[in-house]
Amino acid sequence: MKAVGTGRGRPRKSDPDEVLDKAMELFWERGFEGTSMNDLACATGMAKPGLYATFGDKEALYAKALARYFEHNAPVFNEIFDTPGPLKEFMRRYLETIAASLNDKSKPRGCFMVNSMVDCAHQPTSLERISREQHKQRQTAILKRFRDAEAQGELPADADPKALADFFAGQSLALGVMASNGADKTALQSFIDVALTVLPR
Amino acid sequence: MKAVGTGRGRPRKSDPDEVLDKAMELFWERGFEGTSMNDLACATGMAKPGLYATFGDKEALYAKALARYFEHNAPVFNEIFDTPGPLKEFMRRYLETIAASLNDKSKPRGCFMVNSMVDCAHQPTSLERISREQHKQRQTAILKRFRDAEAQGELPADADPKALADFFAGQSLALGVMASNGADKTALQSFIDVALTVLPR
DNA sequence: ATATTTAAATACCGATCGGTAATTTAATTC
DNA sequence: GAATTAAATTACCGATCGGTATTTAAATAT
Repeated sequence: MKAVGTGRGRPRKSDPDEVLDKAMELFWERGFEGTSMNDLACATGMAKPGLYATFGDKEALYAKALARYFEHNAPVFNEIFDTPGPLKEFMRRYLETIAASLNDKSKPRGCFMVNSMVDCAHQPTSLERISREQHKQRQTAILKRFRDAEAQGELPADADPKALADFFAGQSLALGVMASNGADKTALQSFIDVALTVLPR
Repeated sequence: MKAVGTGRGRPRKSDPDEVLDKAMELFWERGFEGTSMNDLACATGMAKPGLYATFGDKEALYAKALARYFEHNAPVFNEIFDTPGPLKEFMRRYLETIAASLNDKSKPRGCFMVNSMVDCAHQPTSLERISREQHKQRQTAILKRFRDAEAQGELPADADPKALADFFAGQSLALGVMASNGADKTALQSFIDVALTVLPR
């Protein structure tokens, strides 16, 4: 077991994790085409050759920044899914947690995943795949929760778990766009309150 | 009254309206930063000096392309609002018309307004204002329809017209992002069916 | 101390960016 | 048939783009 940070050559000036976090914020704020490698070098403190050596080209850096975004969000999502309770309370926590994250003034506006869905839809590369699959994962995770609720008799007999799950996954997309456009806390909360009325009780 | 097309100098090679339509599609598909003036000149058939002389700089051209998008959509929206009928049927027509437009394979994916909201949110210019105000107008138009319905006793006493109107305006944002990500016809329809369950009947 | 390894720093590459000056072509007016 | 007007065309501008070769600095290993 060696001590960390004791390499053979010149020590790193910047922590790659911190650099990636800053790159994430910049891509999140300005999009793929709107962010230049010079911008990234300036904002992260790591010069361009360092960025290329550490993360690869611009596309690879964007992909890693997006993955980092999902990593940051994963724990809070996991906690929501692990918390027992009625289906409607679960769905409320799910959407309100997203809204709270969207209202965080210390982060760029909107949702990086939603931005990426729109931003990378035209990209010749496969960057669009990343956010698309993340959204599908969320749909699937919500669906599982709805199937459980159905098995517990929490849903009416005529309810369609798949349709409901996709509907609520879609609500998070709307929240992201609304937040990008400066919607305030109360607007998002009111939106969530209405969306939840599709569920009984 | 003079005949159109008889100017004093060399006649135009391209119809500015057609050029603007093509520019609209390109911006819609690739976003503001993702579309270069060279791309536009190539796609529209009007060379760069012609574009600048006719429409102004890139921002002005984008603004006019976005305005053109709204002009194209205005008639169908007006028809929906002018058609009498129950509130729920109105709302269904509203969302299904948007979905039909999003499923039009002859046009770029997604909704130009939604794309613009996300794409221009970081722009130093005021381009974001345009789509933001368009969305507000839609919210207001829907709200008016809901207030009418409330006056007609179509809504429960505890219903909140403003919240409901904003909710349904928000559904169109979700539809736009979903369509950008390749959601098919049935997915959008299923989404709409669930959304409409927030209304009675 | 010297060699070696690793990363930072600087400078630079061809291509493309938004935008424009200068020139040529095609119509009308006199 | 000039003179005039307006648009197309070509070429070009400095700046910035994504990406890299080269040099310099800072650590370890012998």
